[in-house]
Amino acid sequence: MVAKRKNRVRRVNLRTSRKGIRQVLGDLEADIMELIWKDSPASVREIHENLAQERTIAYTTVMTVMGRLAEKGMLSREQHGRAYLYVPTQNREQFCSEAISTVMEGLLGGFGEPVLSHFVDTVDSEDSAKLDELIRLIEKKKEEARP
Amino acid sequence: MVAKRKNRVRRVNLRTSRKGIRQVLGDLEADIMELIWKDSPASVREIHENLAQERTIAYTTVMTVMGRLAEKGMLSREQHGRAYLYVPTQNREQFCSEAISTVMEGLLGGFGEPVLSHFVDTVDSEDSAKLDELIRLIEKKKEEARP
DNA sequence: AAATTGTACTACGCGATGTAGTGAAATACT
DNA sequence: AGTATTTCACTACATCGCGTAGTACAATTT
Repeated sequence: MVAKRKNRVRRVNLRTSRKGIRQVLGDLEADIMELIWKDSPASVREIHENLAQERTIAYTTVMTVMGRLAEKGMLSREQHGRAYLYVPTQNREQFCSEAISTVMEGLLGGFGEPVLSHFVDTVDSEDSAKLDELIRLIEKKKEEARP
Repeated sequence: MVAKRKNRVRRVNLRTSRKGIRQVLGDLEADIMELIWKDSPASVREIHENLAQERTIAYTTVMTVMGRLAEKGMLSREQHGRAYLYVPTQNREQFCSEAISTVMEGLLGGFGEPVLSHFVDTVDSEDSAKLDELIRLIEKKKEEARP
């Protein structure tokens, strides 16, 4: 017989972990993207002033993270006077759409039957009234595709 | 008195640059999950032997990671003789489905019109023939929901 | 010239993950 | 009984991403 082994409790929940774009970005990164999506060309100073209203944060911290976001391709920057002006390379919707597409294609391998089926399942369990709306959207698409 | 163990909250971001379940799991974790999904109850030894065919890896490395997967709730284990037998708590499809649902809800905020619309858009751009299949699936769901 | 502003570079902490060694306990072999 | 093997628990260290910020230095303002 084996000596006692403590039963470790576990629970990883993708669902409860993080919300929104924080699933893909870090907290500060997400804060910065939200701000810059609201007010497009922005300098480090502007973003920092915004963030500093809520909490204490160093100017250089904001600068570092914005630099990283630029490195990662989320922001592009242009010299403007002595400072840089940052612009998001994608708007919020594009960013989210792409993330979702990537995940769906990556996890389920293209938009085959499993994906569709899963999607319908999920919508159904949420609110069956949405099914009609979904059909309406599809019909609309079909109309558009067939002039 | 249960072994108190605070619920680990997954802090890792979705890595959209990676493929498949590697967007959510680490490389070794993913390898192990793939193997165990293929051959359900498995011991550390079995998994290790499998992995060792491809590359050099220590038995204890596999053990550690499998233990972590169990901690995180991806695997459950039962003592079998002197060793443990591990079983996935979700099959691959469930795991992927949940991940996708989480991302969609998180990124687009529930299954409102934006999500549905985005989904239809994406499917459309892939292959418009899928739209009919989608409608078929929805109709089927509606049938099932009608007692 | 001195102060301010902005950037680049460097660094540290922390958690997740990959990696593996050690020591103990159960089991098998001689 | 004595030794080897199997398996686990625990510990440790490296790396990476992200939050955090300090320092050095250049450009600009005062």
